[in-house]
Amino acid sequence: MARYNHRDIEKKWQEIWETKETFKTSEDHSKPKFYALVEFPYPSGDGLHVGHPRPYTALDVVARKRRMEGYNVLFPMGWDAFGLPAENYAIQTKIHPSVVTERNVARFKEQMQSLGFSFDWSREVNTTDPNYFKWTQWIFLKLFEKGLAYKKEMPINWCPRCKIGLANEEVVDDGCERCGHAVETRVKNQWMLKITEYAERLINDLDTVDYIERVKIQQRNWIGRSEGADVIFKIKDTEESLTVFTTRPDTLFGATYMVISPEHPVLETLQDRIENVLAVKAYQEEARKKSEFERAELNHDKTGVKIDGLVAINPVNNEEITIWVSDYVLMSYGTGAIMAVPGHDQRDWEFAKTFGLPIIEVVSGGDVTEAAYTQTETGTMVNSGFLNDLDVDSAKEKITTWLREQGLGTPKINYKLRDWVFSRQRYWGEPIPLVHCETCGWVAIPEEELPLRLPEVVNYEPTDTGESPLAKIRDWVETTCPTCGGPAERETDTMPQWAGSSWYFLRYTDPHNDEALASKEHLDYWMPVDWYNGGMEHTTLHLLYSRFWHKFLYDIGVVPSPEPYQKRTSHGMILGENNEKMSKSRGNVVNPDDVVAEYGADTVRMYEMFIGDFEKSVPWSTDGVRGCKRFLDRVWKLKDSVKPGDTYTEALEAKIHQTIKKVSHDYESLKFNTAIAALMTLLNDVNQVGTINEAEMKTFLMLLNPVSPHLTEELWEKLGFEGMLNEQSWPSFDEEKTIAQTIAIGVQVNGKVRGDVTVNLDDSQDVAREKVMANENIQRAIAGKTIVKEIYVPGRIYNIVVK
RNA sequence: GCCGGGGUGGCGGAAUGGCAGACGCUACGGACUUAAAAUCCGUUGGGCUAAGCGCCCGUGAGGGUUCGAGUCCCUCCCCCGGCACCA
Repeated sequence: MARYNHRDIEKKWQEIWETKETFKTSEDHSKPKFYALVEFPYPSGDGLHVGHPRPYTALDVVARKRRMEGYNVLFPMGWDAFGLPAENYAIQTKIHPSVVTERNVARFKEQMQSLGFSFDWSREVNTTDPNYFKWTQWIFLKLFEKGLAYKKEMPINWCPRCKIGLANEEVVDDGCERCGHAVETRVKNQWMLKITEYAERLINDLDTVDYIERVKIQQRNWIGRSEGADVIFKIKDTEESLTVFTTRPDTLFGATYMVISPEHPVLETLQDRIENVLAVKAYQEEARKKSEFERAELNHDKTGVKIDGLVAINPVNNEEITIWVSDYVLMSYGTGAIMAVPGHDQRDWEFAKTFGLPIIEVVSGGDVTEAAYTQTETGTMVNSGFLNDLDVDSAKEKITTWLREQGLGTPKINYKLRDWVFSRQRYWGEPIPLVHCETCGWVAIPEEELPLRLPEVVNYEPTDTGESPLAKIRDWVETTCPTCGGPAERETDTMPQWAGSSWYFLRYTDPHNDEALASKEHLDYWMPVDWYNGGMEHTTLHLLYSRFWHKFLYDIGVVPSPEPYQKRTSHGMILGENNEKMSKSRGNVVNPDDVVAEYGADTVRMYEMFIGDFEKSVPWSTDGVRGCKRFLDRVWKLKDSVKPGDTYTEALEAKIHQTIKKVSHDYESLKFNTAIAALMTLLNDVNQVGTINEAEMKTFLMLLNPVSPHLTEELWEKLGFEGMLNEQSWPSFDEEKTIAQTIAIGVQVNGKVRGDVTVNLDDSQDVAREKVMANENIQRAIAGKTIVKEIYVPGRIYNIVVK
């Protein structure tokens, strides 16, 4: 028989699938649905590397299995095509980003198709397509309408040499990614989205979804919910007060001074009373000049200035305490002011030591003259007036009640999560569909005018002022106000790349709809996504942003579920053969095209799944690829030894049932490597037996099909089996038949293995003992000793304890 | 510093508290061949060994629980990822 020719076979089946629309998603909404989603890529100029197919293959395996299980499967692919590389390329070459994008998309698509993924290509979406971003803009307008979009002064990263605003990921070691010049901070008025309004729901609803635990934990940490109280400290001889947020109101008696952030407004409002205004202003100026990088540096030596003329009153004991200004207090969290409890807070303790401020112990257990005592989850209150001798929990309860009664404080929850900076000073993004009118302020453009397209430009260079390149296109910028008809100017900032990816999974359900982002009928049927796999690098931002948009769309009645993704899993990275991250500069990039050409798509797919633990990073190995090719060669040869037979033979029956069970389970639980190992083991067993019959071969091909679909289809056809393999029903197993009736078990003496015996599963302990005692090695091991105890676990172990 | 995840052969990695190292790779030996590649067969954690069986050691380190621990508990070390003055 002819040898395994992967080129011809793969070409043949890819054409058949395309012609027959084999993987086209059905519009039959009476069938149970399964929506499998993988993150759509940014189509870069470099094409795919072998890391890309890992998640695609994984969910392709699941999607193919689901189809065989009778589901209507939606498994789509698209392009997250706005973004910086195409724009930077345009600046250099003057080629329009859309031209480059189109070229890159074509290449990506060809590469993906050569791997035989069962995507429904008729549902392809592209975030840069006006018919797509029309709805991105529409969602933004809804957010604006509901007051969830607002403008605010926010710092951007600015490279003075390139005269360009940089995204955080373009800042490398505090310098510009392109020229290396030090990055400065510039303040710009930017569009913000109020994701913080959804913080509580974004945390709570994690309990309703099936995400791998590390993803949930990262999301919770990112949102950073903390419970505590706002407490009011009066400022002596004024009507003003300072409100602080604290998670430990029980330590109020230990608050010996206060600290406010350099940006705190009270420095303005009470300026007249401050005796050392110059020193304070100088400190504010110093803090302002520090870059984000400097403030985030590990060097946290405490600096600060005491504010002369302002004195606060500790509400629990009416003691007068000093007020300081220091940059270790952030204006962006809580109230921008803190009560300092140096006895039990590391930062406050360092500050108190630096400036010689009093330190009081209020939770017993440590020595606060030596270090802050922070093991204060439990403990007993001391030096705390009416809280003395209470444990921490009761003290918290008592003080909270007391504060409320006195009108000095209220329970409060704070989040680390900040609102989403939604503006980019860039060309290649969705235009923000708003105009600014002198009389009416910011006004939405009418929905009928969507999509608001990007103007054609010749120069993509940003302006000297940090405005988007769009600002220079005056005939685009200048427009009329939709409300009053007067002169108005368009917003020239564009949306971040996160925008288009925050809802793309909705568009797949109904990608050609002109009336809505997707019809209610399609959304009702397909949402939520049943299984979404993506990289850990998208765990915080993309996942959170898209959950936020989805909840908003749910609130305004557009989508049927409060959460977009029912299940989320994550894959590990594929490294170069040298164990380093794959990159052009390291010269270790493996191009899937080369591997497909030499070994075939089925081999590449199999190796991608066999390479190791799906959730971990792993180096690529060309030798490993060869091993998978050898396996498929052996599978190919199997066709020559297939004998007739429509039931499993006794020799293989148990093994087949075991393999169906293991493979079915492992494909569902990200253990593709062990599923393939089980198939390899089965093949080794078949080769031991010497023959395989038709029933066994069919099952084997069905189990292998999701991983290596071309070869298995070809063999199915060659062997004259009925229909197409992808139309078969997933094989089932009989639990009872997975259990072999005779089994070799280990025999231990005092926990050490001294031999093994073959027993029947239903042997009583007496029968088993007889076999054990007949074993020479065991006899030798227990000779002259007294048997104290015998443990028999059927099918597992026989352990004899001797003295 | 805090929060996760890990540490098992030469390598990638397997192991519901029950024979550690499945499966694959590499390496070595053999068959086939004029020869090589490919393929097939065998060996492949370390050590001891009378070469027969067998014995000892071994899952980052040290303790513990258990008839039995890679797996559970305690202490510690190291690596990877995320966050980082968040009150």
